[in-house]
Amino acid sequence: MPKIVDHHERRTLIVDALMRVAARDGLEAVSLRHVAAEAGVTTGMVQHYFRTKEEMMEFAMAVVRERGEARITEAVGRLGPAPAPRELIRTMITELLPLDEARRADARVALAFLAYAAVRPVAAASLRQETPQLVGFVADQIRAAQAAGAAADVDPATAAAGLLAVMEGLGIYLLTEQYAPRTALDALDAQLSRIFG
Amino acid sequence: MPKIVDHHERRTLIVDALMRVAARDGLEAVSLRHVAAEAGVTTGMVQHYFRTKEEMMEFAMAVVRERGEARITEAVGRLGPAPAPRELIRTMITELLPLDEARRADARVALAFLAYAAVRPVAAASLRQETPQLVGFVADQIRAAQAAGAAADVDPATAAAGLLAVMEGLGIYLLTEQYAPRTALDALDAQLSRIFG
DNA sequence: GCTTTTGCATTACGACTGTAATGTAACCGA
DNA sequence: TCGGTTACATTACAGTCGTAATGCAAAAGC
Repeated sequence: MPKIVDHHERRTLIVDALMRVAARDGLEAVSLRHVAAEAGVTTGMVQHYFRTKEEMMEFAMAVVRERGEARITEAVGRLGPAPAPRELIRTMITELLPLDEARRADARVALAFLAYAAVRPVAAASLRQETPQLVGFVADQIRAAQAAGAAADVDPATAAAGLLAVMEGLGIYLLTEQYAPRTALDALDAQLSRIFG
Repeated sequence: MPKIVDHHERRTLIVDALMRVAARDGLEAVSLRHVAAEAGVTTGMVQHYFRTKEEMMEFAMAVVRERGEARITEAVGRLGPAPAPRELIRTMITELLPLDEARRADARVALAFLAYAAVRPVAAASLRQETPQLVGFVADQIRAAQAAGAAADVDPATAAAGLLAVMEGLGIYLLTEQYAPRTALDALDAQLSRIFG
């Protein structure tokens, strides 16, 4: 094999450019030429690493998902061992909310993909896999807090579903600047207080 | 003036077709030709009633907003005079959630416009005007319930913000089929129970 | 009846799109 | 050293896009 090139690295380089374009101009501005120009490469190179545009989009969605997960595990790791459920969940959620410009950009991309997947069944399947396990995880934390006497007597599954819905909704309202960060955080903390003590 | 034609009627006819296309194939499939074909008219006619595509999109967004408001006032009207705050709000919210195919189509369009507006400041301004007054209305209802001794001692503004965030999040999860209708309604009722008695 | 305006159809244009084809240079294995 | 494969770059192509231009029929006002 000639020319040792890290395929995955090249693909993420391209997809990083894709996400910058999507965050700035929207997903409909994502064309092979725009992405290539943003990445500083030729369209031929983009074509070399992604045979079709759809393949590039799918890879981009996977990267977005992976980065979200990485962001969570990294933030949770910073909490140290055996954190309190409420702090754990609060950290998780605030980490995912678009509270600064970097995460706002990510959220714009995620929103664009959400709308993209809403009319593409195959792409939607890629999104669906993450949430159920997140709901399960949050429900488990609520259960643990309840067992320790540190949470209200609510149905864990329902409370978890509601809490993630709050997160998603706050994300939307933050992104569209309908809520100020303070408003969103107050609403989140109120929600957490209603579930935990 | 020759040929008496109701401009507004023609424009809504075209925009109805636009929304069908957007709900079925996404907003990036909305082109003058596709919309014209869906409406059964020529592109020339579309151009006659909308000088640019952006003008058509703005009108479509206004129609979506107006229909949402009309849907609310109509559902609230069905409740009769002086409804209980909790029932009033529950009716409002369930009316806006994508719980059947018709509202799912509307929600897909709304989601597409949300992503569209996220990268277009002028379009975003059009979206921003509705939510604050909705938050204010919900907060007033919570205050009224509190005065009547029928609600928990929560901050009305924060509770209202949280409740609308739940609505938005449930809408997203319902639309992407990550939550079943039952799950969403349970989460909504749990949220209402936490605010009201 | 004649003019003028409106309502709409048709066509053309330049820009952009995704994709395919082709070329070329670099490098690895033999 | 010599194929052969990989890594790109360039160009071409057919299709779609928004928009502008043009044309024409119908109807209202004079």
